[in-house]
Amino acid sequence: MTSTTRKSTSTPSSDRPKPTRSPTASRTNRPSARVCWALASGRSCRSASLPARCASRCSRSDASVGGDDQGSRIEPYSEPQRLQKLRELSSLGLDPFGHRFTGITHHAEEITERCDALLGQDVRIAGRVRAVRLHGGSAFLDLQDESGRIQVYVRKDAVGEQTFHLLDLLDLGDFLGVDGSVFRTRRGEPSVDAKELTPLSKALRPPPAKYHGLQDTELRYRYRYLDLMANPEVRRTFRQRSAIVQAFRRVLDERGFLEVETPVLHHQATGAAARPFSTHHNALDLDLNLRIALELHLKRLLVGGFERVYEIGRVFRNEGISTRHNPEYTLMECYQAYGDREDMMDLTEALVRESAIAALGTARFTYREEEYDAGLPWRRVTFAQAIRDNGGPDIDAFADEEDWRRAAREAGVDAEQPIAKLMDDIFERYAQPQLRQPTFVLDHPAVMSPLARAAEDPRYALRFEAMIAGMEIGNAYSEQNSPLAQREAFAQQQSQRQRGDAEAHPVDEDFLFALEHGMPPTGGLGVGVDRLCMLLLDAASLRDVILFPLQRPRA
RNA sequence: GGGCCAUUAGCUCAGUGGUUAGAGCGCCCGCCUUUUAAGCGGGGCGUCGAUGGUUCGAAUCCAUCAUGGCCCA
Repeated sequence: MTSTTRKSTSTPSSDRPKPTRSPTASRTNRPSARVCWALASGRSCRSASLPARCASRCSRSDASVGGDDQGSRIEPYSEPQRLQKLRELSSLGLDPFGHRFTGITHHAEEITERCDALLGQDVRIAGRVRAVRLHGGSAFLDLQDESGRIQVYVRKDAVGEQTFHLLDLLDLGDFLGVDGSVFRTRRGEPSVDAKELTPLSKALRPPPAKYHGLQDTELRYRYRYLDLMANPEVRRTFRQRSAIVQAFRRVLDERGFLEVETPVLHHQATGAAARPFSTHHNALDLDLNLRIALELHLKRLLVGGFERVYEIGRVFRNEGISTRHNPEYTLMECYQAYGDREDMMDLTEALVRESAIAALGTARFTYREEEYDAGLPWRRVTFAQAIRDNGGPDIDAFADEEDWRRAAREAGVDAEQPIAKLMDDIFERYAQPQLRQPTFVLDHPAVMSPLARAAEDPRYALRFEAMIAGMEIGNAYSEQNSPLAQREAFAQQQSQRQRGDAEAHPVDEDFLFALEHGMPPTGGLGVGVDRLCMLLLDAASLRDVILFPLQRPRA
């Protein structure tokens, strides 16, 4: 079976359009041992949560040593002055880590957008100090909150000597509350004329440079909070991702699907073709696997009598990492009793259309400079036709496995590998990269699809994959609900497994036991949420839509 | 797993065998009451990713390793 099985995205398509490098992503810069402004040197992120402990063992003299010896040492704060300022705040009776700050009236964006309407009005705002421009007896601060940036003007005359002195104790990165009134500067910039400043939290490390932002991709992924701090478009991306997931829930809820949660720890990781992560339960002394799919538990719920269920959950696949693969990713799977793949095509169109509208305001989107329209009905083509149309062999004419292997040799594809993977490779070689506009690829070979019903021609399955931009984003079946046929399909997989296909689906007796109690005819769908986000948000890499993509530990 | 590329100051980057490794920004000190990559004056900042080698001499050449990125499996 393919690595792509079930309701998931997976197999790398062999030739994607070359991602045009994003300005930030293209800069590969040192993952140097010494990390950055924020973490005087590598892997000391842990120390961020242990300021007191770190502080106590950091001394200025350590700072000059600077070496990187296998991560045993946590570097001191790059600026001991910040600690000094912290102490001074305390001595003034101010808590350097603040307290509840109630009655915030506006976000930065509102003041910027409605400045003229708000002129002269008193406001209370709070945020992180991103810039300070001192002018002797006055100062301009840039305050950043979740919505964006707003300028604050502080005059010694207006706030008094004592409050003005707080600026001496302020560093970039600190959180500050400001009471003041809205005005425009001579240059017209919407600003808040401060009447009072409330230090809310001290930052012991500086924020990323505001001009260059944070460009090093490793640091962006590893310390995503700094990326979020520095790069507004990253905050936007993850808000949009949230909107996409929300749209999924809305579409499914509106159609009467029940959201459920099924176990992550499985005795046997089934429902897809992939190698699992293994783990262990100590009290039961039991080896367990992390799930690779949601499928078989959700189907059990249909056996139980729920008619429409879905889950949006994390699955884990023990495979390589690439711009289109992350070892853990978010999968939406849903099952509709008394339906079939036709219903799932309808649902797929709705999910993609509605999530595009939710994230972008329109069903049209651009991915890697190519235009797509999720508002139109999707094209439909069979697996065999798609290969044939793109210069590949006529697989309908194939009589046996040997025909496939011969075709693989002609295609320059590994002809010795397990048959399901070989079929997938042939599809990827000829058809997949050509499937740009939203397309349903129908009727995959049955041996690639052990959990689907057979088509009229029993060589094929009642399945489809949803493809956009040459990338698989969804997978659906008219579900196999005959326990007899399912047992047979598992047996066939078992023989593939014995012939060396490590990804062939194992026999799942527990699931067969469930099926034997009767499952209604059912349509089921899986959508790779991260991949869809990548498409809709025009991300070059899956990691750009995952908050904390897996990285090797530092040092 | 394979190929290519990158790794130099806190950040962004120059520096392709020859003094003591540079710039801008940041940071520190001083001045400055409408600036906005504020400005002006002054100052410190580096195990040139690691290790080993070649050489009179290595950031620079070679090898290995590490981390990351991109492409391919």
